[in-house]
Amino acid sequence: MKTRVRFAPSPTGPLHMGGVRTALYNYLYAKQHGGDFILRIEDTDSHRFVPGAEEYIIEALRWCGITPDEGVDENGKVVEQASERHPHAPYRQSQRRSIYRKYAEQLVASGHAYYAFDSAESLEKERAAAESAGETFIYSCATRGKMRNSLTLSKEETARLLRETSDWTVRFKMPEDTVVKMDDLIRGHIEVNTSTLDDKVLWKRADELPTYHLANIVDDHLMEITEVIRGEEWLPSLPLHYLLYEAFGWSGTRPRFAHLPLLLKPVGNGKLSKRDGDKMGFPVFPLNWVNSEGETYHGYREDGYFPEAFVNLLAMLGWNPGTEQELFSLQELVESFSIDKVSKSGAKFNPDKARWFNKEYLRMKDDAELAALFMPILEGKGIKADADFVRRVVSLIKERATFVSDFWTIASYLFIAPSEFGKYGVKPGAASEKPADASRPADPRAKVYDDAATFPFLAKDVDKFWKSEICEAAQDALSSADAATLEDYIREKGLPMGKVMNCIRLVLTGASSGLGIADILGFIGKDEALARMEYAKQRLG
RNA sequence: GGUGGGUUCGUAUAACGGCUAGUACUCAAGAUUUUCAUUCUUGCAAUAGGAGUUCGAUUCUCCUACCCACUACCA
Repeated sequence: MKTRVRFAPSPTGPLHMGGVRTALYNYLYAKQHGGDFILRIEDTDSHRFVPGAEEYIIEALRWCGITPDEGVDENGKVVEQASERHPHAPYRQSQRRSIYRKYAEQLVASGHAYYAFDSAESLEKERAAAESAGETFIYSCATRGKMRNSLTLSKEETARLLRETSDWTVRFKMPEDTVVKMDDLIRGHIEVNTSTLDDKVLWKRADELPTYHLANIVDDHLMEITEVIRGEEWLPSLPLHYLLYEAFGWSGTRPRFAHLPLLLKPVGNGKLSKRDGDKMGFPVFPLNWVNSEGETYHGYREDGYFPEAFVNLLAMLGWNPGTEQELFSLQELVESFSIDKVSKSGAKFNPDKARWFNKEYLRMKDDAELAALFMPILEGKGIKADADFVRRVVSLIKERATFVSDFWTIASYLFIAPSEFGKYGVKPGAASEKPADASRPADPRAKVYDDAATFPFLAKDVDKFWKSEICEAAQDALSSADAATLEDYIREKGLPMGKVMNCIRLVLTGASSGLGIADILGFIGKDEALARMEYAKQRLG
């Protein structure tokens, strides 16, 4: 039998990174078994529908390279019409309405379910009453006998209510005191007694839509799903799902289940939530998302992560190959993944490690590819640079960066001269906090250099490097030697190498740290270096 | 409260019931370098607690503690 797995998100908001991981594991499992990965949209809750969420989900999967075999067409749209490739269309549950009702009725007919006519208010009242008695109300074999349903009402009354009212539901008739024996691919054997379970609503007359439980089982059956790989939050409903398969007579083709551990927040306890990310400086979403209030939530894509790095770090959160390999391409993941090596306990997300992954991917990238990503950033700064020049720059600086967006911070001085020298700079990563200094004289070259990111380094102490005798020696060295001969020249002259070099670096970069002087000279050339020296003398005296 | 799941360095994790509990990230120190970064070396740091089974338990069983999930006409 062909392996068929599905990812079935609900379009109630942006896909969270935990959801992407669930999709990824499904994808890896499918591809490893030569099977299909299906996307199904579970929009059975009309009240929670969020516009744009479905498109977001599809775009996020596309960015990650997790392409559904079924359910989404070439244009990235959810398939609505059946075809050879998408035989089970539509893949949006709201468009499958007509399918579910008959299955709900079938369960009632076979005695596995019943009609319930209790109003929201009466249920609310029961809950409140139970709570004040220190108990929890559950609609179950213990309580269904005193509620308004087809079990307690006469045939005639039931028929009348069915005909004349429109807010009734179909509830599952949970068997009494029965042990459900289940198996999970990750957690092993699990047993639960039904006496603690409630009569879940399966179908709602009000909007003629099933609830998750019914829709999920019916669709997994109809779509011939062989393995259900989903989040741990579903484990408590597994007994119900087993019983539903049994009630429908589908036990023989019931898929196997695997419940994935949760993704937890980096500090403290609890699962990763929407707000954690921006609070702690890392994204929790694959892509940027703007909510209805206009707030933007950060995405990995927009924050500069490569999709390969994102996929890799996600894969390693809750799974490992048992070897010491940590860097995997998507293809390598397909080959190495195994569901029984998925861990049982929740994984705390570690932002440092996430950055490390991106850094590793960045340095594995081809120089030309990175240069192509850097070019638009340079253009945004109004700099027209030669592609080959940029490629050479990138090859030299990529080991110092985590993101492409770091390139400018690291190497701006290769493209434009510094206008400030150290003490007005700021630490890398805090470039936007550069203080303005109104007391300084207007910079004659301001229109060229007026850019906060131009001098992002911190020179701990300009005075340390700016001493008149060293300064003279530096100027002499710059005018007498070139990139290749500078070091020898300084040595021959018997000048203090460190001091002269650091002085030159301050002049050329405005900072106390950075690339090797010879490399910088090689890029900017002797004339520009001397011009910067003149400017430095003018500014620093 | 009830039910279910979980627990190895700060984090992610490794260890047929058997070496001194390994690796990566972070952090610290040192080496290298004209500076910073890289690189290399070294270091810090864990089996939640208690019983039991066993020659031997991180691993199996039970109890306790703690954490998480679920307990909706949400998924």
